[in-house]
Amino acid sequence: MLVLQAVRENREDLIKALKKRNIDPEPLLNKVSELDEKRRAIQTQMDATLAQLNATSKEIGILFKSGKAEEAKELKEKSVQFKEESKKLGEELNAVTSALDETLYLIPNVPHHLVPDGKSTEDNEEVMREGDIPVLKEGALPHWELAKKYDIIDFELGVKITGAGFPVYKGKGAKLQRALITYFLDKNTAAGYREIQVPHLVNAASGFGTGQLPDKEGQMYHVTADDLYLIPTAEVPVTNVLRDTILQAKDLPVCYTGYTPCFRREAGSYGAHVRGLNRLHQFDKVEIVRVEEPANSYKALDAMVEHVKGILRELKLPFRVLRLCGGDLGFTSALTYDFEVFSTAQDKWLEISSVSNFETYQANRLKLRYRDENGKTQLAHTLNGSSLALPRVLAGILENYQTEKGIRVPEVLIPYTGFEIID
RNA sequence: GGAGGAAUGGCAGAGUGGUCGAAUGCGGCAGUCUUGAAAACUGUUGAGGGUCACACCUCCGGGGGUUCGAAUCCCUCUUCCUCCGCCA
Repeated sequence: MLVLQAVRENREDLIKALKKRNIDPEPLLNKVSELDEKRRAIQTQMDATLAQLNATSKEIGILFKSGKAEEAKELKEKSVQFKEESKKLGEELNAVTSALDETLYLIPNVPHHLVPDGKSTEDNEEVMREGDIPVLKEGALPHWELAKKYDIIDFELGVKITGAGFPVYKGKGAKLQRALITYFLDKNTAAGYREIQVPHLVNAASGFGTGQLPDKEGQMYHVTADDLYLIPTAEVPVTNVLRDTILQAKDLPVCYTGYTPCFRREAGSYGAHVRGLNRLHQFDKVEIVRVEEPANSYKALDAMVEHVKGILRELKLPFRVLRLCGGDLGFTSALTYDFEVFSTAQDKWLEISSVSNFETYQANRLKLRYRDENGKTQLAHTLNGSSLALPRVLAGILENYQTEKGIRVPEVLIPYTGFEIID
């Protein structure tokens, strides 16, 4: 959620930046300004009325104590009027405040100046590309065929148990997956991220804090009996650890890493591009989350990008990094880098990580603040990134590491899997 | 799931209708003293709105109510503790 003060003070800059998202922000911002002014006017009026009410009540108290009941009676009548008036104003204030909030929820985060113009994924800016794309021999298979051939991932079995998009990992497939999770967590921990295990269901307040609610309710599985949501990413519970918190400057940065399964409804898309591991309703992901002082947050974003690069280099997977354009940028993000690995057999890039700086957009909703050197409370910046999402990494490994004898295990993972080849 | 008790500032803990945003202690910060530190002493120390700055307003788990006036009374929800039941 945008900070109101920014709307008041930097209107023109906001409009210019928001236009990168190919939206016309002016009507919404106008509405915000209008409601904001209205709110303040009502508040001022109400405060004045309450002040009178308070003063009158105090007087009544004093009069009663000194036995002047008659005079008190007169004042009582007066205070009833103040009360009615303040009640009326209070209702108006509530109405205007919720209208203001609802309008603010409709405005996405302000893109950073590095965000390129553009409408769709086509316009994302490739900032680097690394690693050799292996030349596969005749008869090389896409990962879903490999999964079947070596009996390591069973998509049909998942359909039986649950439904499409809930695969079952078996044998060395399961072990490889577990190896990846541990490897990622170890890498993140070594880089200074504290490992944390969080609930996989969250309440509405948490969903709201990170921006999944109220807008994207349909993307999450909702457990209606208890009004809880299955997490679409560890970002939600991990970032909400610090909801409603005031940190000390010396506590920053806060760096967390957590492994969780992720659940996404992603209704309505079927076909070749969701085949195999490309898109699932349940998948595993290791996430990194940081809370930073505003002055450091972009340095932190770069550090996170470098960190993810390091992992992909060790895995020896060909990858590229994209800076998302205005049209593809997530609602709550100010700047996002996507990582994609090359799926050789499918001959396409698969997104395996998304690293974003949300600046104060989430923090404002979360009431996540810190006390600066002057003792003033300020909104912190929140960032997160995948390091990494499992299924597509697995797909990349299966396809890029396939040989006639079987699928080789990337060298860094052998200590974790305990085997060198899937055959 | 059943019965009882509780929820107050960073923490501990008073306050049961009137000048209480809240005693006191600990902690934090600043100062005095000291070569320095500790101890001692003095002051200061919640969040949000509002204002150029004051004033002023809101917040004592959440929501609603009674009253001229609520941390204090009533209703309701949530959470925690104790006991019983069930259970990985």
